[in-house]
Amino acid sequence: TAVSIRIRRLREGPTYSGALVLVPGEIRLRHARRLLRQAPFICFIAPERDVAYASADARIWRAPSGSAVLSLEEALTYLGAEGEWAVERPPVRSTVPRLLAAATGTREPDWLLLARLKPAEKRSLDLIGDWPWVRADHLAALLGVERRRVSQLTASLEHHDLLTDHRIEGRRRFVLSDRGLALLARRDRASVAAARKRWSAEPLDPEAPRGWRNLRGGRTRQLLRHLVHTEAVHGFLAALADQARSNGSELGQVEPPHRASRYFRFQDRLRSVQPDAFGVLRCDGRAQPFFLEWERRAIRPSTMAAKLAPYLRYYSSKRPLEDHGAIPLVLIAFEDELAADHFLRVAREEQVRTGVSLPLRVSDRSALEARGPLGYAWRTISRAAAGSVFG
DNA sequence: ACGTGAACTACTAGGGTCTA
DNA sequence: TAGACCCTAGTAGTTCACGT
Repeated sequence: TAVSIRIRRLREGPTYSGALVLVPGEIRLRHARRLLRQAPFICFIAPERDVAYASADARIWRAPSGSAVLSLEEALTYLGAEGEWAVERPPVRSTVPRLLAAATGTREPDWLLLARLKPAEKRSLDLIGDWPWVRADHLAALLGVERRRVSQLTASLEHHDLLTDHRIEGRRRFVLSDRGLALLARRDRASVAAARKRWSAEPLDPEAPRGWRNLRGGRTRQLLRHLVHTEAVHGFLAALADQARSNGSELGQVEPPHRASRYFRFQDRLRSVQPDAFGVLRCDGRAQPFFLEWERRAIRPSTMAAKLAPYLRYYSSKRPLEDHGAIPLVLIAFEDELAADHFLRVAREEQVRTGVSLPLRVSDRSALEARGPLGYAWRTISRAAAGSVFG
């Protein structure tokens, strides 16, 4: 039927001096020859398959009547030499591809980034996303590389417009740009707008001087405002990573506050612990999780007790073990030794009062700086002399 | 305290060739 | 056909040196 329709169109259409007709298959070939016998023009018919496979001088073209089989050249001489060959329009792309970014000097489109970034760059991007305002030297420790390598990685990320660096209090510090935030948010299938609202490092007023008051992101503002605290937490984790590497263990996982919090039900109310960091230290096949609190504000006994309360609730349940597979330590570091002393006393009282025992380790800045997080820098409520974290 | 070019090492995946 | 071997390209990271 399809052959009939097309041949009818051929007959009823414009006047041809001749035609080459291709038909699929033997049966259609016979059918077409019968239909074209009365055609008002010369034509030759050949099966599609033969046309596709044969060369120009293969004898495959038949007239509708008669048994002669002609080659393409012979058939064309019958079709009439006068007139003009149809000229195909040269193919033109309907849409011309855009110039490559490299050619125009503009930055690459967002969707190329994930393919273009190297694994080491993505790791750096993640770390800077987790710890905004991180110092270059802390970043080096967390990544486990030399300063030259940090410079290479951040230069590349900066080139892609994914992070910005700021010189604050004499040190170079990194934050993600809005483009970097968007990249991570999209990767995590999270809201880009929400990420910007929390973590943007763009100034609210581009004219005004930079500073924590002039930041778009709520969390980045808070972290910059309390830079001493922010830096102390980074410094602790960096020192821990360094020290772990040098003694054969490994800081396997570090989570920033927004992933370190744990929510749980206690006496039918939703409660939570909100540490400054959560991490897992791996040494000789054992994994030791820990929460970190870097404490500056809990100075009075009542604020110290208030600080402790969420942890006492959390550790009164089975949740710490169920959440982590091992009981996480609660590491609490103070700016000065005296506060640590007070805290230990308050902690002892609170544990007796509530009957909950906390795997508490307490230290202070000077002890940590002198001996390091894995050194003899930690005291417990039952041990006045400083021991190691696992002691 | 930091930035960066040059030259280097180490390691890996993938491919090709040869041989028992 | 498996295995030994070699080559290449790419990535990761270091060291040194020379700046600002």
